[in-house]
Amino acid sequence: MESYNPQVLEPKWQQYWLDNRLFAAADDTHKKKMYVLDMFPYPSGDGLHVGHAKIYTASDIVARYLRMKGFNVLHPTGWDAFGLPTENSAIKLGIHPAELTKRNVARFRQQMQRLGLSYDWEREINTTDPQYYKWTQWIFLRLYKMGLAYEATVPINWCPSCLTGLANEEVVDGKCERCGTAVEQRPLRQWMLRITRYADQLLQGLGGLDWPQFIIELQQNWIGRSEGAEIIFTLDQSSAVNPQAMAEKLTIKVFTTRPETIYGATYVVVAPEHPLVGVITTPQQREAVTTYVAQTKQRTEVERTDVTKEKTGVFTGAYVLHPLTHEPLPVWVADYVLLAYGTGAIMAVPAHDERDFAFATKYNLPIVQVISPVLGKDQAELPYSGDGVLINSDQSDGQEVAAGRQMIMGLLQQRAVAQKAVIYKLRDWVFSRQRYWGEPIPLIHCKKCGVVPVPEKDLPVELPPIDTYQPTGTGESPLAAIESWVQVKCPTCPNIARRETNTMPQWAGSSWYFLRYTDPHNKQALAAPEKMQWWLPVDVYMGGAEHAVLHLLYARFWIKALRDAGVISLTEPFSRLRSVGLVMGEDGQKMSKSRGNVVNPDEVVAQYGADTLRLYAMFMGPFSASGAWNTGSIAGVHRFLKRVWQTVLRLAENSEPGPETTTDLEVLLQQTIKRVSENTENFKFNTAIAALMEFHNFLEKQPHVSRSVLERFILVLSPYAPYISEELWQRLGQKQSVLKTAWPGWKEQVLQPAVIKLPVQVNGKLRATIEVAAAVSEEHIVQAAQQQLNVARYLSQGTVARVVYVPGRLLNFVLKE
RNA sequence: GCCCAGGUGGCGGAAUGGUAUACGCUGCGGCCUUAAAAGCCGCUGCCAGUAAUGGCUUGCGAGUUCGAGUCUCGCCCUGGGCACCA
Repeated sequence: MESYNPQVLEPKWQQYWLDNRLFAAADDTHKKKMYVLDMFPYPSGDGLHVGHAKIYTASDIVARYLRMKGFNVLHPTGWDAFGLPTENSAIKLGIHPAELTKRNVARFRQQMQRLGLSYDWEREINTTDPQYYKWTQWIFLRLYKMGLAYEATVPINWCPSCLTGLANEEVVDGKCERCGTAVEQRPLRQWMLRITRYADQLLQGLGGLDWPQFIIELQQNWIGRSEGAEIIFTLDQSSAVNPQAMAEKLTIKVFTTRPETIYGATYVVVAPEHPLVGVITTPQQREAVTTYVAQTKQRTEVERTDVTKEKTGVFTGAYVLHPLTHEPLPVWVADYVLLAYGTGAIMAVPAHDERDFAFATKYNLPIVQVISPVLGKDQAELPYSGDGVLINSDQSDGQEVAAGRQMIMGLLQQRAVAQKAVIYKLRDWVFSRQRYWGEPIPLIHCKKCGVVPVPEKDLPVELPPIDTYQPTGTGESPLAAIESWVQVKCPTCPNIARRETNTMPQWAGSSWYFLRYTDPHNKQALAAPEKMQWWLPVDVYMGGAEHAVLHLLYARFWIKALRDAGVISLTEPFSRLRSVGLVMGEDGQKMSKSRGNVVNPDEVVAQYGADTLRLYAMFMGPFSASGAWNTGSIAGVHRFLKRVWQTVLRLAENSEPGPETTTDLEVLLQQTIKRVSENTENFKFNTAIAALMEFHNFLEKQPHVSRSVLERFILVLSPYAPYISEELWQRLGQKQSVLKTAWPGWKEQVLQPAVIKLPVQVNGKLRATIEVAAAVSEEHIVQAAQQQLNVARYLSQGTVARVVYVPGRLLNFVLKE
């Protein structure tokens, strides 16, 4: 018999599928639509990774399955090709990034096609294509006109190795997410996106999504909503502050989530960068404060926010008045208060806050307990942050925390010194990069007119094709050096103006690409509204958890902004999200070139074929779990395919077309169809494959079977191992591709076997298994069970107190004590 | 410190509160072969036993239940995330 040879049959079918456009999605309104998407790859110079193979195989299986189930499936891909790695290796190799991108894309596309991924290649997009980034720029201008993009000179995260600014989301443990270099703070003119305006919507929107819980919580934490109050403390007139400041009746506004503890506030702290520091500091303290602030500036972000380090601070010499008791409270400067969060100032309640407690202890500041765990038992170990009743709080004494909060807030609001406030950890998005390989920000700076958007008709603003695109490190993009490109006529006056030379971050192109797939060649709009209306939202989105707060948050933000701009009518882009677990090296470590544990998918395909790689990637374990690559197990799934090949070809010779009969084989087949269907829908690809293996183990023992059994087996195998399935399908005499064939069904009544095996327990321990007709009565079953020798032996040791019978499942005799 | 996920054979893992260890890998024995590879057949959680069978077993300890890997409570460990966020 001809042996299984994937190296011959796989390229043949790959060509067939492409030639016959079997993956192309039609804008067909008769069938129900399904938009199945995976996070498009960054075409790096390393080529496809087995991690790509895992995620793309999974979404491919879902897409193939849904097509056979009769859905109109949109399953596209493309290239997220702007960004630093390409630019860096372009510099190293002396090849232009555009050219390098072209090469990398060609390699990726070839590798992905070889895996049999059923993408609609006619919808392929590339974020670096001017026809694509024209619309990225167009969206930016929309955001700009909505007031969502603004220019600011702010201290930003600067990577001294990548020589560019970074968004907060790109800084991990104070280091550059990409290269691991410690990030510095640098004041730089930046374009910022006002994502904070959508903080609440981004939080609310998470509620209706079918996403992994941990990603939802990651986003919630990142947005970091806190409810509390802003309270105003007025500077004490009697404290010796410079007269000018006194005349203005200065106040310090603090933020707290626990206004009910205000009677326990014994001092106030402001951040070292707080604008009032210079104003309120007394002459006696000026030197100490100046020194402290200078020291703080020199520390890195990591040093400063190290929780384990001892707290430091210095007294300003100034006092504020407690808004209720009117007692003077000293104002300190300390770097444990952050300017960027809340108001940059706090009221310190050392009795009920760990940090304030440590600080107060160190500097001998008073500690006043105002919450008691239980009324009358005032001793609690401080700091105490739990619930209880208020004490030492004047007329609020005895109130529970929640009621006390209301009462005290009422008091403060009466005096107009407090208001409720909600604040977020989320910061605005630093959107400019000082590098070449990104979308130019389509704005023009005119001396006379100020910032002027590039007119829509002049989009795209194309990257100039230049030779020197090395980063400058000066805070200017390399584009700034290209005078011929920078100089441009102002769109609104006759003067010569200058282009914005910063480029967009890599996240720009990926924040809306899923819209473009619905209408990728549209020249008039980013996509036709009716096509977006028909295809969106993305029904199934698969990707890595590393994008939990980057891409997934940015994309949700852009969609909400575009909705407010009237461009789309979508509020959430991704209905259902599934995250893939990492594929580790055989040593259990993350794959990396330096460790030498990288598995190259090309080599696996060359040795075993793409079907084996697909099957193995799915069989490794649960899709969302990370796991180590194991060469021995690949041989196992490859063996399975070889045996399928032989079994089907052997049985094809002596099978005949025949009606379905209700034999054990038919029952098992329908069970298998059911299991594969349900497991595929639930992304449990590993158990779907186990079901296929179990069926095959039974099938291969059969001397002959009906043709229909083989056909249905191949159909349910086909999303997982499309090449071998297509070949065997043809060899069974089929003229039409498996892709065009309907998914087989099952009948519940066939799955009810006539005879069942019933476990019999005595006191919950298995003592026998009996075979009984499914329809037989409980009485008969009990009798049959009692006749089992092993059961009888245990029953004779006591009297039966109770019999538990779960129909079809088990029988349990419970004996009296 | 806080939040999330997880802990099941030698290994990857499977199990709507109902036969724990499916499926695969490894290992052992056998067949085929001059031999090896490949392939095929059988066995393979642990302990005792020739066997029938019995006992034990899902990180640890308790609880609910006729019955718990699964539910509840308390701990331990591993992985991931957040972190002077007031």
